[in-house]
Amino acid sequence: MNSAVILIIDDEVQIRKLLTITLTSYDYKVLEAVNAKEALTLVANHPPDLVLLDIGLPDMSGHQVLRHLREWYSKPIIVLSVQSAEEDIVQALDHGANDYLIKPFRTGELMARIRSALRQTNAETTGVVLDTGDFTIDFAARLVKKGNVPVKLTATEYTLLALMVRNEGKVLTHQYLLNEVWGPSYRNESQYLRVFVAQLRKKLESDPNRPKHIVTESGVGYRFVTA
Amino acid sequence: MNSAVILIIDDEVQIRKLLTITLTSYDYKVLEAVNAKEALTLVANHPPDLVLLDIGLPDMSGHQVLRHLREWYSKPIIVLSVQSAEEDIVQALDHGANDYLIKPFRTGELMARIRSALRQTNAETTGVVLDTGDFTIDFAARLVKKGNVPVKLTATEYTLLALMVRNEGKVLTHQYLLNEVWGPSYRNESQYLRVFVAQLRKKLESDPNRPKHIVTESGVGYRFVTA
DNA sequence: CATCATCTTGATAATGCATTAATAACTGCC
DNA sequence: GGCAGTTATTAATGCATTATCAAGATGATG
Repeated sequence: MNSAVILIIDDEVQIRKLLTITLTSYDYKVLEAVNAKEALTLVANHPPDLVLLDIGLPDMSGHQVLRHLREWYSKPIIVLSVQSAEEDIVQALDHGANDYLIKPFRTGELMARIRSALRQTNAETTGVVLDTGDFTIDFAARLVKKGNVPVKLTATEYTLLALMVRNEGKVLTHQYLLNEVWGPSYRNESQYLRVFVAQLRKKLESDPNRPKHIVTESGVGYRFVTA
Repeated sequence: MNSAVILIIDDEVQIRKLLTITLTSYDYKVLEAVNAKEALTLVANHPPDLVLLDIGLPDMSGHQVLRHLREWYSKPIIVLSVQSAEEDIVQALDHGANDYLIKPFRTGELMARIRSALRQTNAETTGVVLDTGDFTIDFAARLVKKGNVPVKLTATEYTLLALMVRNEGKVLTHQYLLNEVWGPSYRNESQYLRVFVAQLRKKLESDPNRPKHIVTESGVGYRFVTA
């Protein structure tokens, strides 16, 4: 039961094959890209939960890909490279990579580093049960309850809710929410937000017409407030 | 300008010294612990922003320290170790370490990995709160409070207020304010300013007729003063 | 390949906000 | 005090943003 989606960006077919087999056996879903161009469009349309990036690509330097990705992609990026020079490592990390592994790498270690990186994405709220007064969210169990009754949320609804709850009190702009939940190519689809916010309110708020927790900040975005 | 606090847990004095000097030169504040017991009490009493943990301690295995820490400490932990065996690395990462570096390490790389680890947690917690005496502004949350009561501001009102507060003490001309908030084609619409300044005063000043914070500079513009 | 839940899309209603105008209250100057 | 220029206040209007609803499209699953 993993279902995290991992994108492999590498031009060598053997490495892609090896990684795909390994990752699949660990129950990850795998996307593949053979060059920078393909990678960037793929990330835009199907944002993965983590990116494995080979720094030596044919059409564009991996560092450039990294910078492009980091303009809007906020999930973990692990760089794989034959370069073991310190300056390469430092440069990659400072451009936003979460980790850097030198090829050839040990698959067990890579898997552990992937687990570690994925863990951090939800680090702030794992194991915590949050009580808003009207409903509770158990992040570990990925479960939302209203009183004692479990509330059925779709994957998208939960992602959106969790994102807002993790940033409780802060205004999150439309662009930011759309980027994080749907990906960068949806940044203008504010309508999506309205629909899903309405669904969450209907399922969670005690009076959906007068929402106390998911608050509209007109012209800016939405804000989640606990009390 | 760093001021992040980093705890070094290592029993070898040379390594502590080397790390302390390096970290200090990068403007980090450094805490030191020579064994597990000392480390655990130190973390409890002065929680650092990041932990550098040597896995080979005299009194307790580093893995145990890791598990103890991770029961409640959620900030980054980077493990340093002479052990290069895959199983050691995997174990440490799966027990909650964010990164694992094999000794001897390159200091430049370690610094980059520290920056990378700190980036992930610090990105969201930069909440600057300004207190004017009568009300507070939390820029990260985009939230203004009068006492403990949130004040509802529209997008334009907030933009105008934030601009004035960021230039606290300075006189901002009508032209400048109009240009920044509404855009260059509105430079003559001083009436806009009057309307919105009045609204801000009504919402924020304790006596809107005798404004203490949003002060009129007749013929010139407006000035924001804190106390 | 049929079914189901979920996502996407468009149309329409409701709401909130910026803009505008009209009027009142200042301010400095003679 | 009276005048001219500037600033303040208030509320109505229309526009832009947001909410709601439901039908059609998509995609996962057995």
